[in-house]
Amino acid sequence: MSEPPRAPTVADVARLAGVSKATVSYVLSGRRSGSSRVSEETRQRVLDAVRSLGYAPNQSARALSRRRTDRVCLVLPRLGAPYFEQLAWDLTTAVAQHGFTLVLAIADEDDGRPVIMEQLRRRLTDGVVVAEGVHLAPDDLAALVPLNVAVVTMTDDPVPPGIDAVRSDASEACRGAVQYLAAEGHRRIAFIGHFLSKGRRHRKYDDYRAGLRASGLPLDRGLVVAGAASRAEAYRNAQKLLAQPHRPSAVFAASDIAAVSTMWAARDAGLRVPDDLAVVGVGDIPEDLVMNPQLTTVGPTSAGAAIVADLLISRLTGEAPAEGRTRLQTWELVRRGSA
Amino acid sequence: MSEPPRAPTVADVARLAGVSKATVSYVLSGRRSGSSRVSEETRQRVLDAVRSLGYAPNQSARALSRRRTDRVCLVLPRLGAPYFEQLAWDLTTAVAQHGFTLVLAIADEDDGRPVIMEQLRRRLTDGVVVAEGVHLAPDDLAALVPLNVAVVTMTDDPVPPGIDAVRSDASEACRGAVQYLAAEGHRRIAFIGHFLSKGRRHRKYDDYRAGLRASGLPLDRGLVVAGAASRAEAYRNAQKLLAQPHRPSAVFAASDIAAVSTMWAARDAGLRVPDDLAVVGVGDIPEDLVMNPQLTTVGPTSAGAAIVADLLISRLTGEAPAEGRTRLQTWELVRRGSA
DNA sequence: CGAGCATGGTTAACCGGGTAACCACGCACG
DNA sequence: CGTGCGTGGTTACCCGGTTAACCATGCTCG
Repeated sequence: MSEPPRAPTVADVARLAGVSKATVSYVLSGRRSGSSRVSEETRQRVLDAVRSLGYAPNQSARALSRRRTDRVCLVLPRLGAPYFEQLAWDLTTAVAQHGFTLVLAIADEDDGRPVIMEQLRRRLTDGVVVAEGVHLAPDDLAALVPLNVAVVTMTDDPVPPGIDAVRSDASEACRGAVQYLAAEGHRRIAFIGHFLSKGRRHRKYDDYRAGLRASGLPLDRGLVVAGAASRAEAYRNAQKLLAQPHRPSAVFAASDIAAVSTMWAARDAGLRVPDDLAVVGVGDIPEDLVMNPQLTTVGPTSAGAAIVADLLISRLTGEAPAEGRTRLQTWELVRRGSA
Repeated sequence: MSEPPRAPTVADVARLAGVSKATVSYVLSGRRSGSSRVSEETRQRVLDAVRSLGYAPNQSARALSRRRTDRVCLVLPRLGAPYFEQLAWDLTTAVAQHGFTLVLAIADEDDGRPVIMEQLRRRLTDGVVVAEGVHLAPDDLAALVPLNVAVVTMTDDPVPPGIDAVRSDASEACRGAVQYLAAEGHRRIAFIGHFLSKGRRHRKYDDYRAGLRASGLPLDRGLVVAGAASRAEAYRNAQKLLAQPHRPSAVFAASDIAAVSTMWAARDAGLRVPDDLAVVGVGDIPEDLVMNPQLTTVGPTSAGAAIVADLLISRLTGEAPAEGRTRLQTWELVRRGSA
């Protein structure tokens, strides 16, 4: 007897209000505002019916006929990084103002293609934001263009025309951090980081050298330590670095993990931070905050999300140029206590 | 001339393969396996057509006609807590094995109703998992039952029949942690935490007292410190605690923030952890890992996600009883270095 | 030889909403 | 007095899949 209770549909609303389905749809979508409108009286009848039935439009049906899902996807390489969380949150609120919902997808770090294609080809979302850290072959991006969907990348990979990109000026900020240390009077500034041997740039190391050069300081190989993949490794290497006879007075660490480990090594060696050793990190993980003193670090400003949202929305609403655009997400040195 | 390139549909596939839409659908869904199947030859023709067109079914259309979205939603009070991240990740993989996708929704901490209703009434998802920390009035939960959707709560609120619940035994684990300290020989075990005056239980404090009682230790008001809302406050209060003439030899901290702050206070007071002061926290934030020594803490086991997924899936596939079920998510003491 | 039944495939009616095109009515105007 | 037009609303088809019901063949067997 008792059917599985079906959710009310436009038809139900229409019946109750004594109008046609079309009228209900017009009332709810608020379209047709120019000519031949719906009379105020009918409008109210429809709205009353909607309320009394507790009607809410079925999103799948709407998406099917309107050919848009009102959803966008943020493709991340992983969860757990505070920067991504912040980005996710900022984007969520930014796109929400235009009626879009953000969904998250985690891509295989080495190849983001499957996840992204899945999202777009099955029309799960109207567009994607590809976060930094998701590796994508140039061809894969190019393959997205004909799907005519909105794509904004935050990676450093080159993008084909038709896709917007947001690039970070992390390099400049890192170089600036080294210059800052030099300006503070440090002559012996060490580098501790993670060298990717497989062709991919040792970006941070390049930045470090550029910073030294800009400050007129020589590069001292004895102050460069490679290997900070794990906390333990970073700690060991920092220990070695600090045990040198003529030790550095400052350290530029290529990651916050490395920086924090360096702080512990310093502390355990009886050195005070920042008096005996200044430490600057990169990445802005929240662990920074738990250290004592708190870590001075180079991190992305939160303005990035707004820029991404802006590009994405303008493409979704069709007011975007055919060629891709590139904008900048700024990073900056956040001075806390460690340098 | 050049139309906006439409994605291929079943009709396109059918035309190319020289069969009807229905056949394509049957091939792709793998249904109709019992009697009157599709011949192997036609099957191949269809699959070839699918491949050569790069066809992928439109999810909205599929959801509309099948009346299920194959999506489930995890409703969280906020992002940024590692426990939630882990839960999200575990659930994602768990439901994926049954063909479901997990989407995240952030609910207003005080009232999860709007978000959840939105999800379910608009049929954005087939079911929801309500995480701990999302407050929901009992009536709201009851209102979900007639929508006949899958709902699993992880909150401590009472649930109406028809909804499954997963409860945590955090209290037992906390009590156990105190007993553990006592068993290690500590006689003066302090409590530092956050008292919620507004009626909501001082759960952790109760657990602490229960632990003392079970260990035959007296409650010493001088060892109880309320106020650990911020790091700074926790640090100050820990300082006071440790400056006492007859200071504690162990601390049970009601949160990891409080525990970490206590560790810093100890360190700055010249006390070694765990030799001079043992510290146990609750919550399992990743900051635990950055401390030196690492923090011993009470946290939820990752088995929780499996339990939730199990309940959810069985409800989604309709093999669930009408009354709700309750299962337990276990918490346990993770011994690291601080106690 | 006709009933009975696998086998392999098709037709057509949904699912719930969006929207172009059309219609009916009343009123003003040349 | 037709024609034209603005207003308020309806009809009917489309979006892209799913699926129950039906149909055409060929074969077996009483």
